[in-house]
Amino acid sequence: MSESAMQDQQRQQTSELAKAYDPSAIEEKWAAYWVKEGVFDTPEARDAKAFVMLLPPPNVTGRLHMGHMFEQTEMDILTRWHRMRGERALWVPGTDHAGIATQMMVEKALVAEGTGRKEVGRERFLERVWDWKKQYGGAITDQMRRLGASVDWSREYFTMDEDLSVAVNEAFVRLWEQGLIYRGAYIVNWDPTIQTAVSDLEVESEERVGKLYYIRYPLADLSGEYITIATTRPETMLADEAVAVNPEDERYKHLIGKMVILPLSAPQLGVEGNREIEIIADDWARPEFGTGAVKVTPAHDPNDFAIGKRHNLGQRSIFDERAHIALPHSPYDGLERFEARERIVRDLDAAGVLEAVKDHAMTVPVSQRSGSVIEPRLSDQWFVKIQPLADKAIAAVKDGHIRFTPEMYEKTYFEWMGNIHDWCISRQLWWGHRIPAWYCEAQHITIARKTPTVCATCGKTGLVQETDVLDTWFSSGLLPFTVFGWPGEQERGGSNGSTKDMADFYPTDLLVTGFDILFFWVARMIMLGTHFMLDVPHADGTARALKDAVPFREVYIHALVRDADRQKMSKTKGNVIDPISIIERFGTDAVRFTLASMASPGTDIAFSEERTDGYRAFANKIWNAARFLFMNIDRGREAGIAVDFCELASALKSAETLEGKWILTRLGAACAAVEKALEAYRFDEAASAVYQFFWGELCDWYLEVVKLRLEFGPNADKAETTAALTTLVTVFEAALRLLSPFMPFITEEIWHALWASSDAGVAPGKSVALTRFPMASDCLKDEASAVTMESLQEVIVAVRGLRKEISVPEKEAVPMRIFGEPAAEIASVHARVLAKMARVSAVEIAGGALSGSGARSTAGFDVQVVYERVIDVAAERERLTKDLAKFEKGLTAANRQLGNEAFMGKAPAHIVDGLRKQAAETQMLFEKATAALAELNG
RNA sequence: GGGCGGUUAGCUCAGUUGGUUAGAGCGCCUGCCUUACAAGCAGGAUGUCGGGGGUUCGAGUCCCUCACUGCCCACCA
Repeated sequence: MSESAMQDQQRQQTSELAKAYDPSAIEEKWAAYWVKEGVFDTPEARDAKAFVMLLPPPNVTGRLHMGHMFEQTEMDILTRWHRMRGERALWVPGTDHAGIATQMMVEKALVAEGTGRKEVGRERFLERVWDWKKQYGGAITDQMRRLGASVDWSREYFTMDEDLSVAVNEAFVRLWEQGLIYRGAYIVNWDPTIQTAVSDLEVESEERVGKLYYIRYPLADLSGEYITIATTRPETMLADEAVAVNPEDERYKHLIGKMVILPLSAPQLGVEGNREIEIIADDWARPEFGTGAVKVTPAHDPNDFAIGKRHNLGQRSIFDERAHIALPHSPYDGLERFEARERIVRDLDAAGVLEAVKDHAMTVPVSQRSGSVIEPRLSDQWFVKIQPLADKAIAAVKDGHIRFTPEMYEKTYFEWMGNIHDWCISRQLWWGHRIPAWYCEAQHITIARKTPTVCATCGKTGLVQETDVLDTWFSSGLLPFTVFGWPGEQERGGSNGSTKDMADFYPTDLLVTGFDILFFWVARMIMLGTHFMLDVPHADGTARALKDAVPFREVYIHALVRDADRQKMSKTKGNVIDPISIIERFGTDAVRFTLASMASPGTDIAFSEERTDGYRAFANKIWNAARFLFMNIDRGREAGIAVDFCELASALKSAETLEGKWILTRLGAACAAVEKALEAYRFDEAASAVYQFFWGELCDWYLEVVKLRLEFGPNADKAETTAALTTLVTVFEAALRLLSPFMPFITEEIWHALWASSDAGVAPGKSVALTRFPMASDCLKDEASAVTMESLQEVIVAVRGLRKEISVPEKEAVPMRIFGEPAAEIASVHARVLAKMARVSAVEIAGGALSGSGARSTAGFDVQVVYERVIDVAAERERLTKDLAKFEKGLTAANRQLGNEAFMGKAPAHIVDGLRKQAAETQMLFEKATAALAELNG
């Protein structure tokens, strides 16, 4: 290694940062470091308060999208913040086996290989899924690592893990034993593509214009009379069991109880003679719809199913699991349902019984997963009797044991819980938790924790296990306690079922998620959590109340991330923004900060690249401010001036200079603002407070002013320089800690570099993320200095404005005059600052009000820039006229108020005082502007 | 058919229990390569707070109403 290369490396290890901010150069390094060093593994310290969150487990098939990144950014900010506040922060990561999605994916691969799921068989297929999972299942968690999510990787789970599967079985068995699970033949939402039942939640409705077909059903008495029914689904008529009319419908009263002949029935069904069905009376038939007569098809429509139950109708079924007609002797046999519809309509027309076809706006149920139209299907399924669970879940929120933010979601939650239907939990899939039920030859059901050998009812052997698996949400609904070891010792014959982790971490503190899974997941966790955990006593053996049975104490529902045009991101629209590619362009920190800053409640996020670019500039600003800091530390070292890093904490409490006292005070205010914002999940406000402090105060003002004190030459006042450098380092170090939950990478990099430049040469810990979060109480609070500094800033801003107005060349230093205390005094005391910040060559305190060329008045002082250049009279006149109008308007409004007896009588004193003061100031400005204008006009 | 949001600067959004003359970022205009940063610095312009009505001393903020817009829920052939 050459000497210069060695020096380079040396510098790298100490304080030097690369010239340009390049996120890619630092982010992957720290992401890997955090994982390797186990920085975010939960500490054992039992005395600290815990802060626990569960990561909503992404699908194992998933790739990270902006929504994940947004959600994880929010969770990470909160976790890092709580951790830095000294809490025992635990953020549990994991992935979901995602039954349908994963099965579909592997099935697709098999099809591509020229085979299929059914061809390879259940066992081989599951092997393939596991292989797939091993190979690709880590994609999304790898992406999470890249984001720097501060989860405890040592606790990572997968919903199909052995222990979680045992817990799922246990939950199922208990619900069965408690009579809360039943099996039966009901109409369910059937997805004919995936060929499984799905729950109500997995069905979406789509507006479509369909047709309403009017079909004549002739009376069986051969009177020639007929009844016309209207239907949107003529193909299901082959399974009709009745025609229903409203009992109050005068048109049809005389027909009730009579039989009609089902058109197309005899030959098509291969039955001798025509099939006859009865005209029945049922309230469900609405006289105003269609013809008022409706065909009843119990096996293919949930409403008809209910009617069938009421009237003891048959349950003839005509579709197979693919929704193809399955009538062996019919000409329609094997036809797909929509094809069958066309054929049947044509045949009805030919038979002369098709009275009319009208357009009809309708909503069709569509499977969320496959996009296929849902076929209501009568089949044997497993259900959870949900009402008893819902009751507890409602109580948990009503009694305030779970709090929603934003609050309005409580209403949505109650609404849904109050109208809940039993939950169909069986899926005709292979990938998932297989239902622990076995059937004997006589179809008796045996439910068991472990594979039984004999039937619980008849004692016979030769049991066959249920082939259905459980809804994926059944297992994820149990996660808040199964990840902590439920059912614990009880399962192994122990005492009370609680575990150490449960005692430490249950209930979790917070759930951060999107409203799209409010019912799927959040509601189910609440139902299952309150149900099962109520039975698990506390570690000390005392019974658990509802308050501690809840899976989490708070739910924060975040907004949705949309594209820049507010469109929902979707693959079909092709507007999906890949977070990784955005990260590669702008850096993770910038993207995180963007998401946080846009996370205002109740409003979806329109993700904007311009905005992200702005926050990349912020990161760059931080980077360069750090370079400025290091440059001065180096200059100090060469001049024998060093900062005592051991004294940083106490240095936050005091400073020598005005700007030093001011910046410490402002830092404290920023800390307080961030704290308050994060407590209310106002990530946008927190981000803006941090941004404003760092850029608008620290960089724009403090760094510029402190340059005056950083003299390292031989004649410099070493004490002054040391003090200034100490405050600079102190504020900067605290700012890094303040920023770190939002921008973990850049702050980690700079924080290590900063400590590397200290005498110790190393950081006092593994990570800035393990340091203390700065608090307002850590910082000096000197309001008097803050007010003085603000006056000085006002003078500087006024002078800068004036210079521009009268076109003083940028580089030229000119004298100024000022009138009005205390600003004048402050200006003359801090003339050096004025010289630096506003290029003022001399400060003269004037004996009276200032007006005319190059002068400006503010409420507190008059200031004039002395420069011999003819001002632009027209522009000046315009400005003054405009000001005047503004003052006049304000004055009129203020005086109207002050002259209003009702206002004076009823408004609180501080409002009246404030208004008076303001009116007086405006009056003064008004007079000054009037005078100036008069002078201008000669 | 029910329910819930949103409408504030050209754009994206803040705006605490009603309280002094409504803010930020981006963009725009002008001038600056001032040795941390041109991914920067300084200065500047910009609003009938969706329309209408009401309550109040006082309304962007509360109430009513209309319009537009987004979302959720719903078994209607």
